[in-house]
Amino acid sequence: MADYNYKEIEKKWQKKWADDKVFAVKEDGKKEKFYCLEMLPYPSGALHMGHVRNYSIGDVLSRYQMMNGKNVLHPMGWDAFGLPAENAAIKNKIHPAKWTKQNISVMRQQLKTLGISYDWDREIASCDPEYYKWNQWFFIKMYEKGLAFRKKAVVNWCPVCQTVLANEQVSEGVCWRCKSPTEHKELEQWFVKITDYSDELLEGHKELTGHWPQQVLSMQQNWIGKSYGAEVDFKIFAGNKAGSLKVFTTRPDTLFGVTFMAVAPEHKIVSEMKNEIKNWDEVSKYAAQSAAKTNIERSQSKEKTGVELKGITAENPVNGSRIPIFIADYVLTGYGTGAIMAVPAHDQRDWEFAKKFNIPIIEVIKGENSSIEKSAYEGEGVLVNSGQFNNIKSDKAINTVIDWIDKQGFGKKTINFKFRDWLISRQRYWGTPIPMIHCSKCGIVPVPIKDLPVKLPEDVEFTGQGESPLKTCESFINVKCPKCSSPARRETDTMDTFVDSSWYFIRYCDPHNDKEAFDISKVDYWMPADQYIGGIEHACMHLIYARFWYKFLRDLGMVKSDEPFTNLLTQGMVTLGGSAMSKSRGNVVSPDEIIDKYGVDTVRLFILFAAPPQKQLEWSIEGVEGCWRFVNRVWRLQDIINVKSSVSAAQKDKDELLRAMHKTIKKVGVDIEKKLQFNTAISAIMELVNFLYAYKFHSNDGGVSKEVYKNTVILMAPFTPHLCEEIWRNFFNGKDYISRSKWSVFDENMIKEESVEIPVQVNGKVRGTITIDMDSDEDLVKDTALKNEKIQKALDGKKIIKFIYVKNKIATLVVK
RNA sequence: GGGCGGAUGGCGGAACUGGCAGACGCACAGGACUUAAAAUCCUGAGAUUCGCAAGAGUCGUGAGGGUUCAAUUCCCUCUCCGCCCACCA
Repeated sequence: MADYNYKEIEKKWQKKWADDKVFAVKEDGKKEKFYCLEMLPYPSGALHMGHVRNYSIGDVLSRYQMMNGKNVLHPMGWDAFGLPAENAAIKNKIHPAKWTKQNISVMRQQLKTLGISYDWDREIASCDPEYYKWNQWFFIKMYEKGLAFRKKAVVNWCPVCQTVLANEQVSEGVCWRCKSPTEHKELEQWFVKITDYSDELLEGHKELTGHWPQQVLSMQQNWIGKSYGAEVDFKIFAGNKAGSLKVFTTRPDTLFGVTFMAVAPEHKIVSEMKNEIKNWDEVSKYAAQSAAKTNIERSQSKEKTGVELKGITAENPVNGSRIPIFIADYVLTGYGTGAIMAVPAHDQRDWEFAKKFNIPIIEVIKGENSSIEKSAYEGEGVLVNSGQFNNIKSDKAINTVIDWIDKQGFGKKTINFKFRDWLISRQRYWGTPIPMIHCSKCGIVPVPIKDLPVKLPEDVEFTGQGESPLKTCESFINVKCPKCSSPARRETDTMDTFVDSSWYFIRYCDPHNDKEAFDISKVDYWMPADQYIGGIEHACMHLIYARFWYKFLRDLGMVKSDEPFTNLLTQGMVTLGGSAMSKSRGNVVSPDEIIDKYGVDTVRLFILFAAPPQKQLEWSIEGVEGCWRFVNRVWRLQDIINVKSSVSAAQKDKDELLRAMHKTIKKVGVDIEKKLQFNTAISAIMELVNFLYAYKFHSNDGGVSKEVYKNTVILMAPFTPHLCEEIWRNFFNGKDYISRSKWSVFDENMIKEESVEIPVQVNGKVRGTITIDMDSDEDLVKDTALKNEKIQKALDGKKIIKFIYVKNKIATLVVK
């Protein structure tokens, strides 16, 4: 028989699947639903192996569930807004919309050659006004609920290009285009008050435990960063003027060791105390220098820097001692209060700072063998030099000190989060326009719902110079105030693209609705998504934003569950030579080429077989070759199964083959559904195929081997759908598509073995094996073991101290 | 610096809840088929020692220690690698 002709066969079935809309679905209350969701791609121009992996994994699960009778929703779309389109516009003089649409059509074609079971009728692109209209609608709802608000925030600014830069457009402090040093600039921007949901986002993890990778839950927990501690007020004195400085600390037990304070250069006390600060020139110079640095530069500086605020001092409330105050850029504005109480003996950063500025270091926690000579001691211990708290253990002291602070009235117990509000403003063109209007009389006014969507104007220029193209587009900016009709200006910021990806999976449930974002009853049928699949790099941002958005929709009464994704699978990277495939490394393998050479079934099989989905996958062309051989091995069984044998099969031979088949059916089901471990499912199928090759009675066994082959094809269908469809329809005369046919069932009785071979250990070493009846009792096993010649030899007349038997597994003799 | 993962033959990987480490595949070697090669089919194989062989022994899951009759799996210490976040008080 000729090789599996993938070129013809794969194309043929892809066309039939599309023509017959095999994967189109509708809500059906009589059927159990399964929503399989893969992270939608950014239309960068070409599919890469990471995409192929992501979508192959999803396809296995979707097809498996279809064959198990579920009503499967499996959609695909495009995360179509974003910076690269705008960069392309500047570089190649092509409109972002045109560039994006071209890329989508190329990648859509590539996706179709993968043979994934998508319902293409549900395709969406986030740059379509029909989609982003609802981003605007949700934004207005958030605004009405006080969840969208304006606040000053820092952006990277290139003084030469006169433009705002994204973090990725700044490397080593210079603009990516003109290489001039960038600056920081404060702008009034839009935020979403995601921190209102901090606690709930943490609580929700309880529901996800066991269904999401622990890794992702831990990362989100640390990202949200809830910590318990105390807020403490320090009095400050500057000449006749007095004030106070609030700090947050997780270690109130070290309060007696505070020997100085430090504030972030941006802290408001610096400007408030301007007249009292005696070395103002020096201080303001330092503040300006810090402002010019990026956060990364600030964090990478090896040496701690700072300037003392001369003329003001603080008082340590626990002992009344006067301590100096510094501004220092190792203190962050965003966390806590932007000011710290420094305990050099027990915080390494404070220790380094104190050494440099000759500030006293007072030990207040004494651990076993602890020392503060060479570095800070950050561990636990008992309190010393701490007045009435001496000799209390530090972990206990935290609460004791907080209670005392509270009673004395200079502080209180607090909870602090690392988590920040979501800055959604972007000073860009290619994004969803924020639907707000600035009126000189009425202030900020939302665009009336009936006027949505606020469409992006098409006729703008992309120069890369100056501000966002929207700012210079007169027809866009100039509007009448919806309230008072006087001339007003449109908001020119667009939304972060994470907004688009925060609810697209809900839109898939009702993708063409032009009356509302989605029909609640349809969404109620499909959501939450049963399985979400994507890269680990989205563990924190996207997966937190999407969870937040879902909770917000729930509060609007639009969705009925609390969490959008029941199960999560984070796939590993595809690497070559140990590192991720990337253009800059020049180690990219194009899916198109490989598919052309081996067919898509082979490529899918390799990607699913070479590593478990969660782990890194090393690309190997030899591995692909191996899968190609296996595909053909399965293909050739069509001939082999009909070969006449000279001997006829005994019942024992047939039973043995059938037992192997039932075992395989069971294992493949468990591996796909419960373990999401496709590599072992595939190797089990390989073993069954090897068995069929070793079996000698093919056409002389009353159809048993044919039955086994048929089930093999069914088990393989989720992995290599084209190959299996062809064999199913042609060789087995399947009436319907294989994806609509029934998954194999196994018979537990067929799997049971009557006897089992178990190893016998003597003092931990295997010295022989015995064959016993399944579930034999312990005494019998012991007798059998002791009668064994090899075991007797190993025992060598020694005394048996102990006999341990693990049922049907192993027997151990401990002797002396 | 912090957080989260990981380390098993020449390579990718397997191993239920602590129970025969190395399934399956790749690469390799040998054989069959062939005029020959490719393809295909079959067989072999962790390392090491003894043995002509059948076989027998020892070592072996990053390193070192511990618990256990038994550890890739549990505990402690350390090394290296990857990913994410960057001085989080």
